[in-house]
Amino acid sequence: MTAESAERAQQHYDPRDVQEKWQQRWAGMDLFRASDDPADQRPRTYLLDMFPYPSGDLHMGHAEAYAIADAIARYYFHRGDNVLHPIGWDAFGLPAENAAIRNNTHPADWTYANIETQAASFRRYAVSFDWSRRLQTCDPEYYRWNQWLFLRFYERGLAYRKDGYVNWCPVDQTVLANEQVIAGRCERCGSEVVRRMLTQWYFKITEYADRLLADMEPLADKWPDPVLLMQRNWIGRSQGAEIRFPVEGLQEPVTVFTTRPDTLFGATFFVVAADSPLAAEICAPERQAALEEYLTGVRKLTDIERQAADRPKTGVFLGRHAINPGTGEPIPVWASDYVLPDYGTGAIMAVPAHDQRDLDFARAHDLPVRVVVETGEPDPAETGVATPGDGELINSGPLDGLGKAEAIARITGILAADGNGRAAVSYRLRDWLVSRQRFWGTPIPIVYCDACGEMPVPEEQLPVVLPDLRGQDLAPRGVSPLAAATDWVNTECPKCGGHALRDTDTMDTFVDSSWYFLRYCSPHYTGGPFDEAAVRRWAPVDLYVGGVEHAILHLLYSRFFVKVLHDMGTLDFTEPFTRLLNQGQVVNQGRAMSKSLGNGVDLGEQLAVYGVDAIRLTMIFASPPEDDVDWADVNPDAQVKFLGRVWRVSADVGSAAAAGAAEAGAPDGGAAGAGSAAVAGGEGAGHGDVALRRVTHRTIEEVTRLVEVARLNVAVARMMELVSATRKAIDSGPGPADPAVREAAETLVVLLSLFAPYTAEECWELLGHEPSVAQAVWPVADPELLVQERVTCVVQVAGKVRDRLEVPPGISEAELRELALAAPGAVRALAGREPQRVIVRPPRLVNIVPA
RNA sequence: GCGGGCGUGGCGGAAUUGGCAUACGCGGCAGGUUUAGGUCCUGCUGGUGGCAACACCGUGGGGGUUCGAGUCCCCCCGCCCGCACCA
Repeated sequence: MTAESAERAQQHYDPRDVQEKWQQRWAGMDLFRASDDPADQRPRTYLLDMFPYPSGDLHMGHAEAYAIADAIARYYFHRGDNVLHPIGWDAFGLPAENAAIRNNTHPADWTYANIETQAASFRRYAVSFDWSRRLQTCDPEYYRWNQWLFLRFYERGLAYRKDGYVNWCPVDQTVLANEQVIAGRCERCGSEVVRRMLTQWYFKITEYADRLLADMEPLADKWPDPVLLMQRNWIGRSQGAEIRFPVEGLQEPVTVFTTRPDTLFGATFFVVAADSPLAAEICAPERQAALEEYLTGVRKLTDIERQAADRPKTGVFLGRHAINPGTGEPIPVWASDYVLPDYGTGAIMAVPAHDQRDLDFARAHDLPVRVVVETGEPDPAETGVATPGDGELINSGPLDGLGKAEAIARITGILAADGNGRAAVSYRLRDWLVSRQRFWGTPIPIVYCDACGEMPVPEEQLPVVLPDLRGQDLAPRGVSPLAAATDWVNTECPKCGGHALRDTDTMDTFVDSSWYFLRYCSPHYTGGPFDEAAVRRWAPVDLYVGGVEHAILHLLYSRFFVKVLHDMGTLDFTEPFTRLLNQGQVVNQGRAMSKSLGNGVDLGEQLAVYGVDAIRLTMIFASPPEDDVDWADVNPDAQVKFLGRVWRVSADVGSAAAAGAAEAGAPDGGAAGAGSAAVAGGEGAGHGDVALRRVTHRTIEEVTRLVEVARLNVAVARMMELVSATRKAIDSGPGPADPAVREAAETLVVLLSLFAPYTAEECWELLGHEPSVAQAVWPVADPELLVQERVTCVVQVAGKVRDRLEVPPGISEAELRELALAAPGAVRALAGREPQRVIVRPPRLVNIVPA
């Protein structure tokens, strides 16, 4: 250790000390602005973090997500790409409204105040955003395009209104989309959802079900498997058949959907959804009272009760029979709540022998069970266990003797020929209910004219701006607060000029987030939601980073929007996000942080204690990006220490250069002043200690690879190894003035700048460079330095390591075999036995199998 | 119930995708520097036996494929996630 570094070792580097200085210096530098210049030939990269909801200040979860995305964004900046890395706020939503009621203010007050807080925190957190593209979805300049898009959907028949049972949250006093009901509870407040009949707006996402499914194919390696699987399951494509059953008293047959048309001959009764119009229609007059009574009981149930797994199957006989088109037999028609009104056709053929639900119902109501597939399992009528498996068809007329697949094909053909049915596909996916009875959202741009009826608001009248409501005006009362704003609600019909009323609902906020990534391409564009040329330039998003909680909702809706916009001819691609990265959560003691558990960790406090760089590094180093980070298991002090080691290396190299310059009266060769200095490599001889150079260049190679595949925790580990090697070279090797040591330090600092921008910038300056290190060129590994001189070859005997050899990497098989057989450890382990077989895998391994 | 994922030291995690298990870090133990503590620098640190060289065991458990398995296949156990009467 030199005297100087011994002295420096006494200094303790505190990463917090340099934050203020660099934050100010960077403020004037505009380092991360994306260029829209068409002449700009750099490769373009669009990197996006899921935009935050402004619920308060940034929290630990944001700190992890943005540390990950920022590291990757900074990497592309260093590579010389024209990078689009924007930020905005998902600013509409219920919490703002609740805060406004509580504080007797306008939701905008709370929203914009929180946005400013978060914006300041993002700057302190040193995220490489292009701030010129900032957007907020609650700005009229933004939400007018929600309305514009709604009208385009409307024109195309993709936005429509219908009556239906909807999920109603009694606490938030609003309708919820299917996707927002989690296990029968409101996604937001957790209260039990009830069913309610309302007239609401829907987006016809089901029309895109097949494409949403098919277009996942090319995403296979680019999106996490669980997300693709969840989407696939959510869409829930089922292949089967529609079969028409004539029903007593009805002119038209009633169609059912089934995935098992082969079991038609076993259909011994028929069930319709009790709360569908069909039930009332079929019901015989003398049974109407019974049906009413049953329905009253059913409607009292919450979804939680309805979905209880082991709930007995209830129902009511409707006094009518249907004709099984297979057997020609009359079968009784029942109504039950186990048949869903909004899946398939709301009616089923019940095959109790081969469907557990139908069997449960049959046993509860004493209905016949007829086995039509011989599966080899015991009789369902006796065991109470249905046999859904494959087998030989029996009791099935023309299907007898066939297997399941053949029987399905045969019966589908017969039904089609007779006009009694056809092959069909059904989806679990329902249309997207977009109406919300809340204030802080985008008004639906529809008016209802006394004379003309439902009328879209003309484009030139957009945006339909929210009225100025605040405080108690916003209190939930079962209808939208907008209904109380009479001046706003009463309007003119755009067609006849007569009296009309505005739609008083607002749009689901997921509409806002379904296209914001397109808006970033031209955030100030006034001719439409986005400038098509700008979108062609940037979109689709190359890498999208966000939590897995959006695996279905947001991502499915965005995919849908992009397909619709594609069909409208405004986009030339059909998928919004080329690659998706789901980062894990930050938890504490194994559990999600929450107020009720009292295990919350405050990001601001963590930053105050350890500084931005150490927290960012802690997030990155703790685990792979997609895994959770348990804050109870990490120690940011370790990262403070690591940052100090990098700083001391940089300081040692920097002051050695200064001393050398003073002595020689000339600047040190490596200390190029420009911010864009090329770091590694260079020409000619005399680059210093080769061993260290090998470490440096191997580190460049590995870190580059690791960042590209987002294995950021390992990338940091490799950098730590380079620090140790450089430290050793300074203390007990060629010393701080060696060019290889400078090369190592400069490399290290550029790599580090992805994760710890403040410390990296400070070190860059210590090394004699102008800011900003963010503009330094990413180092390139010299292939010659990646080739090792000697590699360790493992010599195994019977699969166990018995010796090691240092060999040249190009060693021949024969030569290595010879060396291995002579290796002392191998000779000892063989103990005189003859090798029966020798597996040689040069240059890494030899396995000797003794006789 | 259906679908999927994951189990590696005291802890977080690594392992070029079938080839040295435990990189890197935390924690622990020791040494150096220091008036001392902290800082800083260095070394050791899976288990058992042994003074040691070394041997045996070892990636949730059991079996299999292979010259060779943390990695592939089958069964079981445990934890986590998604869906949940979708016909």
